[in-house]
Amino acid sequence: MEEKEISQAVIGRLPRYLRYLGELKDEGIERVSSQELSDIMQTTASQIRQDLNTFGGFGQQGYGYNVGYLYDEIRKILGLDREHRLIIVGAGHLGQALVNYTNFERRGFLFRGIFDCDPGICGKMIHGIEVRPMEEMDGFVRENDIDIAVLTIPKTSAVEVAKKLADCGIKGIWNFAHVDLPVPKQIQVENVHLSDSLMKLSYNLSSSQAEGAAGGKVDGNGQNR
Amino acid sequence: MEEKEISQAVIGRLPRYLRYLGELKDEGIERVSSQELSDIMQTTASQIRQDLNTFGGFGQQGYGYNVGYLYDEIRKILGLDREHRLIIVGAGHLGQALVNYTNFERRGFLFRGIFDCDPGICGKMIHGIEVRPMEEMDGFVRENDIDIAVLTIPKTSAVEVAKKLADCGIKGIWNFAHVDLPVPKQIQVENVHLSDSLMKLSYNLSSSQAEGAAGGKVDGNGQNR
DNA sequence: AAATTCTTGTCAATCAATTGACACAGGCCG
DNA sequence: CGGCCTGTGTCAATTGATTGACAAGAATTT
Repeated sequence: MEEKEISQAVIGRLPRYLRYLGELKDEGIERVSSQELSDIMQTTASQIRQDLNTFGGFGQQGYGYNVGYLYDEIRKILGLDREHRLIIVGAGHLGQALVNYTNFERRGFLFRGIFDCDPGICGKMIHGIEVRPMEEMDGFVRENDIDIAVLTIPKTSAVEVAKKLADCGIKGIWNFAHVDLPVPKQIQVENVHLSDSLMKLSYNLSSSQAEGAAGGKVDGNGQNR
Repeated sequence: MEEKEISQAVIGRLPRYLRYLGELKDEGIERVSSQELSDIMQTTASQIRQDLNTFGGFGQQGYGYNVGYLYDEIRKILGLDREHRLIIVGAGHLGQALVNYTNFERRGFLFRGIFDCDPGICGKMIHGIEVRPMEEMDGFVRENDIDIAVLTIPKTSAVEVAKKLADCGIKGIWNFAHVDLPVPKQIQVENVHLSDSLMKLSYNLSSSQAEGAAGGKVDGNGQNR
């Protein structure tokens, strides 16, 4: 019954496939070949076929892939066919911004609670959800069957809160605090280290300028992953 | 004069090294070996030495690395020894959250302007900066020597704005919009696709549960990159 | 219905990243 | 000051990811 450990590199590309398939679907396009898709997405057809085949044969020879079907399959693979219940810990600017961003809800990520240690903000309503004091977090997570905690608190308190969350059986943590969280391995942590991201950009700025000055080549179309 | 193209995998680890070195520095620790650092950071000593040697020999045999010196060198490599001038495009919740996050300033990333297409919000002050109408963006970027534009606008307008930014000579874009930006290659784009990140977490939740049910092994310490 | 074209799934080859091993430089102790 | 020990820098081996090639299945055309 041992699944053969799928690489995070592949997983990381699935949301992007989903996005482009969604766009094709919206345009009313019903079928697409790996070649066409790779042209649009600026990648190789081989990689698309290889990636998809990690999970099963979704295509048909001589035809390609059915856009709607493939879209649904990737949704299922990513676990977007079920609802997730989230809490936000840290009702600062970032926490509030995330609660207010409705696209997450549309994908089945439902914010059920917001917690903050500042009594001044507790009781306030954000996007229809009341901010509660930290002391109530434990009980709330247990009683409301919360899957994911979003950590938008300073690094100083993040480790402590993560431990508390681990104890009350959280399954995943979406971590915006600038620390690595030492939690048991059965808890999944996805880090969003914004300053790391900005530093990478800073490096690439410097290095591209140095290279440009030395006569590096430049072409016409941006790409990313 | 051709530098040998440093991999993004290495670049992506530098901010994390910087973070741990900063902590050591704050604790007053002056020297560290790759072995000690790898123990703390949960990686291999070999990788640390390999990564650092990409940029030069910062250590000394029989001694290790001088924490302060290495910290400064990595700062320089990442381009954090100079100031960057930023604008935010999109004064929504996320844009405001980023402006209010003072740690970026501390690192030399200075927000100089905020732009929004909604006349209702223009003129409002956020963290001491006035929100300006989109029409003024071009001129502002040119006159104030702006390096980086932060895109916190909906995907629908992101491509158009990115093109405009490219035309007025922006060097880098920190893109929070959920699209791939087709800009010339000399412009560096760093994407922060939050929903992609959340989907990855969702996948890992499902897969770890499946694996756990099948008797997967679990150990005691979380890790990430 | 046969021929042709298209396009997948998969295997092999290449390319990139990580880990392991070790010679040797330099610190440290007696 | 000499010998021992530590720990880097680097090269080689391994592991992992991406790309290329092609046989075979299915659609489409004639």
